[in-house]
Parts: sequence; structure tokens; C-alpha cells
Amino acid sequence: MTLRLLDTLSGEVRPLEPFNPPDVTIYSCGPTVYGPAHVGNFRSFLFADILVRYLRYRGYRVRWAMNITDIDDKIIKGAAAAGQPIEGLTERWTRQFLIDAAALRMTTPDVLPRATAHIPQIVELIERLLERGHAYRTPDGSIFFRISSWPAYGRLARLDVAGLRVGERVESDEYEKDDVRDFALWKGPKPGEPAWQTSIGPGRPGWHIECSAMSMAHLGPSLDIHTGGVDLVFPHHEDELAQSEAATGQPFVGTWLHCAHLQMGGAKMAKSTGNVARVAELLDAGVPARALRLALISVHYRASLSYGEDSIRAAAAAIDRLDALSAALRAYGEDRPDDPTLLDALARTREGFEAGLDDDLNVSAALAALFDGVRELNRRIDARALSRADAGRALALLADIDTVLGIGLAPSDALDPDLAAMVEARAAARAARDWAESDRLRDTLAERGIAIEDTRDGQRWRRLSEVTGG
RNA sequence: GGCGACGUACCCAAGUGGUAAAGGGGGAGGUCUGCAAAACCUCUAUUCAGCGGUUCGAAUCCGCUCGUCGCCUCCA
Repeated sequence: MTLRLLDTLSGEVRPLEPFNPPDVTIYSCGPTVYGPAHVGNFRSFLFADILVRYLRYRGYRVRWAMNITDIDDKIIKGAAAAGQPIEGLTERWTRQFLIDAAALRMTTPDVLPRATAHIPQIVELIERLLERGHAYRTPDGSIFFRISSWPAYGRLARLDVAGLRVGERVESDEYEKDDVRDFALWKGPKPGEPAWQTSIGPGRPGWHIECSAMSMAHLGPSLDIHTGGVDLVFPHHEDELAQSEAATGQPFVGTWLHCAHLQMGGAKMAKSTGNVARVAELLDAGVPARALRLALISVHYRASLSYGEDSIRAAAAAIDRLDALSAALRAYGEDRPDDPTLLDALARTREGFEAGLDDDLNVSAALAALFDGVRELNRRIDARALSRADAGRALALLADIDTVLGIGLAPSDALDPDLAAMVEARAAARAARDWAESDRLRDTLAERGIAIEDTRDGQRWRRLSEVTGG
């Protein structure tokens, strides 16, 4: 089986066919750093993360680039409003983005290109578009892409270009264009705005050009997969596609992938409407990071997902179930021969997991296979049917699956010394049949997030992922 | 106004023509346990928004109606 993905441009589900297997290049539209990214942004970043992780699990050599947009209208306004330099603002929120991403166990992209560090590549691309007649200058020093020069324009978003609605925005547009639908490649200098002195004149890049320039700079003229939120289909990706192919004459992207929106309170989560929940704030409020990650990845990326306390609670409970299994496997001490049926059971779990992900990253289906496996393993533990080596095999499968999910299955982290001492004391109290003391210690540990369980394999502990806020 | 997605149990959700409608959460009962927790077992949708149609057969295909959401403008 190979991974099949729904490509936005063709509208078809197709097997992934990288330009240069086993290399796969992936470009993801990342954050615009004028403020903190919200969990809706992270849904789309984590969907790309799952894609990258799964391709690596499948043996592909993935090169993943995620851009950091550090120059645009909102950043300029934001910096002016805060009375601070642009670099101060963008650096602060870039740092926060990386902190949030790490908290959510997002794979660090191989490259995190920033727009302001790619002005020469942007300028070069615009020059090529000017040479080829796809772009034109306006008196204020701006440069626009001429949509009428590119017949395929509108294909990605399935928009009839002639029918594009011309909104009120047009009259307030401060730039002169030949056609209202043309988009800016380069914005001429304006008082109070940063400008770069370049061979195409002073100014700053438009919004879409940076992604074309940076993806080509880091991944080549043709990349295998390009991801982003559905809201980027138009105009951002439509424009990227047009300007890139117009400049190079080569196919820009093999597969376009778009992630549906995160909903909150019945509407799309968006910075512009203020309907947002931020990662750092949620974590501070007591939402477990692992549960947040699971909640954000467990629904198919093309289905809209509602964020709320219920989904966090359900995710936290699911993680507890997984943790309980790995704790039981680690503690398992029955000395008996290998279970002859185990390998089949593990293989079924793995195959089901892979089959789900192969089907356009159907994480829900993959998780269902995982949880079927969890029940199978728990049954065998209860029946004392496994050998110790079997328990190790099962743990190895969980760890393997977790290279894709990244939710921290089969954790084996050590306890703080004082907690470890309490755990030991509790075991001793119980061995002495001092129920009052053993119960007291168990309660105390529970308050500190450690669950103590007495089993046929003796006392064992695991961390609880209790939701305390959100 | 144009384009599109979706509507499956208390909640989330898989399933896109074929004998019992995955999985997670929650709830009820049981087993085990010093007590508990975890785990396991049983139960929790004769039914897939509604209506009509196609078919031997539909949650799955077609039409209409209702509802929710998105894109067309900054946006992950």
C-alpha cells in the first residue's frame, strides 16, 4: 500500500508519486508572526507534522520547509501600534511559535525560512516575471502579476476569474492596477514602511511571492507537497501557483493539501475575529499538552474540527488509557513462554494503523486500529498470556506507532527523587499491610499527578493527564 | 449572489452499494481487588437530518427540503 492523498488542484485522491523518490519535499505555510499563533493555526501545522512523520516512518527521505512570514501589512501595523521595531515584534512571536510548537511535539522543520532573509531570491523571481511579460510596474513603484497573462489562473480554487466579485476593498486599494484582480508582487515604498533597495527599485515584497521564492530556494522549482489551511487556497496558493509556474515553466507542486478549519463556538477560529485560543494560555490553564495535540490531530484533516473542553477531556482520557497499557506492559513480570498469537495481533494493529494513514491520512481510522490493539494487549495481560519478551515487543510497536502520532506512548521517564521515594514508601507500607499509610501515600501521590495501581505484577505507577482547565 | 463541504448514538467520530453500523469519551451492570485504580466482560444507533427516487440490495448513488460551516476580502 502506498499513501494516497487528495490533491486540491486535480480534486482527485492519488497515490503519492514523488518527483525524486525516496526524497519528498514538503512546504508548509507557517505563521505570520505579528502575534501568537492560535490552536487553529497549529491544527494545520500538526497535520503537516503527521504527514512528515508518516512519510519518514514509511522510509521516505523528507525535507520539510515551513515559512515564517516576518514582513507584511499586519506586522507593520502591529509594530507601529506597539511602538517597537518590526524585528522586535517578529522575533518575539517567532520565538513563541517555536516554544508552542515544541510543547505540542511538532517535528522541527528542516528549514524555517523567513521572508526578510530572502529578498534577493524574491527580487530575482519578480525580475523573471517582468522579463516574461507576466508582471508590470505601476507609477508608485509597485509590481503586479498580470492575471490575464496566465490562463490557468483560478484552477486551484475553482473560481471563475471573470466572475470574481469585486468588493468594496477595490476602491480602498491604494495601488493602481491594470485589473483589479491582479495581485502585488512588490509593493512600492511608502512613508513609515520598511523598504529594501533592490534592482527592481525600492519597496517590500507582496504577500504571496515570498512562498514561491523560499520554496524554490530551499526545495527546488518543483516540490512534492504543499500544505496549508483551506483559507489559503484563494488567493494565496492560487497566486503562488500562477507566479511560480509563470516564472519557471515547470510544475510547481505535485500535491496540494489543505486542512479544514478549527471551529470554536460555532465559528472559525481566526485572529482577525478574536475567536482564538492560544497554546501557551491553554497550557497555563492546565490543559495537558499531549491531550491538546491528540485533540488536534485525531480528526481527519479535511473535516472541520470543533475545539472545546469536551474534546480535550476525551483526548486526555484516551491518553490515560494508552499510558495505563504501557505501564502494565513495563511492569509485566509473568515468566512464561512466548504467546504464539501475539505476533499476528501486533501485525494486525500495525496494518490497520498504516491502512488508515495510507487512506489520505485518516487518523481516526488509524487510531481505531491502535485502540483495537490496546484491547487485545490488555486481554493478554489479564490472561497472563504473554512472556516478558512479548511485553517488550508490544512496547516496541507502541513506540513505533508513536513516531507518527507523537503523543508520547510508552514513556519511560523517571520520577523526581521525592516522588520516587514516596512510591517506594507506599510499596513498603502496603507490603507491611499498613493500609492507612499506604492509602495516605497513594492519595498524596494522586494529588501530585501520579497514579498508583496494585496489580498481580506488584505496585506500579503512571502519570495522570488530568485536565485542570481549558 | 456565485462556488464548495458537511449533517452517523449523550458527546467526538470511522464507514462512500452487499450477511451482525469501527474506535474514543461518557453512562449502567458484572468480574478482579484489603480498599481503590487500572483492566476485562455485558449493555448503551433495528438505524445513519427529513422526504422522494434508482437498485435484488443504500448511511453509502440521484433529486428536493431543512440545518450547520467555509471560500469568493486579511486569514492555518
